[in-house]
Amino acid sequence: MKQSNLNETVVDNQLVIDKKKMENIFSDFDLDNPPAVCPIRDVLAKVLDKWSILIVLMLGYYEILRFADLKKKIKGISPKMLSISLKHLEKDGFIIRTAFAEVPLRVEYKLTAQGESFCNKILELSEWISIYFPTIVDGRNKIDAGTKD
Amino acid sequence: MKQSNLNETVVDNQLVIDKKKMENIFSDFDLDNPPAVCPIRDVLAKVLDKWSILIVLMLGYYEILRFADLKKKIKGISPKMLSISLKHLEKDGFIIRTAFAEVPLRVEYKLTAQGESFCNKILELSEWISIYFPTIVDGRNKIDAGTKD
DNA sequence: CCGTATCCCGGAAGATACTG
DNA sequence: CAGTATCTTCCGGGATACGG
Repeated sequence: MKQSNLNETVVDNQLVIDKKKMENIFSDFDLDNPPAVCPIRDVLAKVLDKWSILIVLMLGYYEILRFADLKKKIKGISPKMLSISLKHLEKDGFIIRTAFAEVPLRVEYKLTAQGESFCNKILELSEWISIYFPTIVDGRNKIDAGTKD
Repeated sequence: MKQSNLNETVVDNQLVIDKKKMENIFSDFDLDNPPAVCPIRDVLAKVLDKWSILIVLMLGYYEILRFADLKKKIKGISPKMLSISLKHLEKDGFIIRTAFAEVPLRVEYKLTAQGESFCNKILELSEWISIYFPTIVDGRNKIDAGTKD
């Protein structure tokens, strides 16, 4: 972890954005003229998908779940969407699919190490939201009080 | 921070999911029978939106941007979507909108403290992705090599 | 310049029936 | 049980023109 002094730019409060970090992450393209597509955003978009997040969280909690388990635990998901999401997650290395040659067929899903790591990231985000949630709701109400939608 | 021993279940590597944290965050509902809607997911979904993320990142980097600036810097966004996203972000307390009574009209957007904090969270996520990205791409190729689509 | 209103289309995703 | 195939619906969101 290089700690060079590239960041001597004022840090008068701890909330300042780490622009150096930003430039490192997005070093591939010019921030003033960013490309329409970016691999990081691509991965982000797929994995921040509504269903994918839930699947990851569920597997994070229960460790091993079968197709039917997931379908039951994730309210409202159709077999189609569950199947597609699982394929994406597997393809990108977040989960492992294990099929057992039994009758009736049995298939188990679990997180990979990468998946667990990501799950913890999601948890951090959720934690962040839960901390700010009162403020957010409060602000919404203030605005609602003033304007009509 | 309750550290009850509900989690005596093995911790043989540091990537294990913090289920206690999970239960705290989602304490509102039964994980075995989660509701279809959840306030945290609601906020998450809105703010993890493709355009919202980009707006937050841009404002994190440039600090102050006008409507036209954002439209120019965020490739492909329509005025409609930009407007909607900005409204959401403002309503949820991530950005501040300041209008100056000039002609021609001038409006500036900047992050709130909450917005900056969130921006850093997004940066962490991006950093995570950029770290795992090679692994992800590698895995994809392996799978592609075996199966067609 | 800062947006809103309108029209319109493609693709995301639900429901369901079916197969290995 | 674990998915796939199909059909259809719906609405997110792009393009554009206009109003304040």
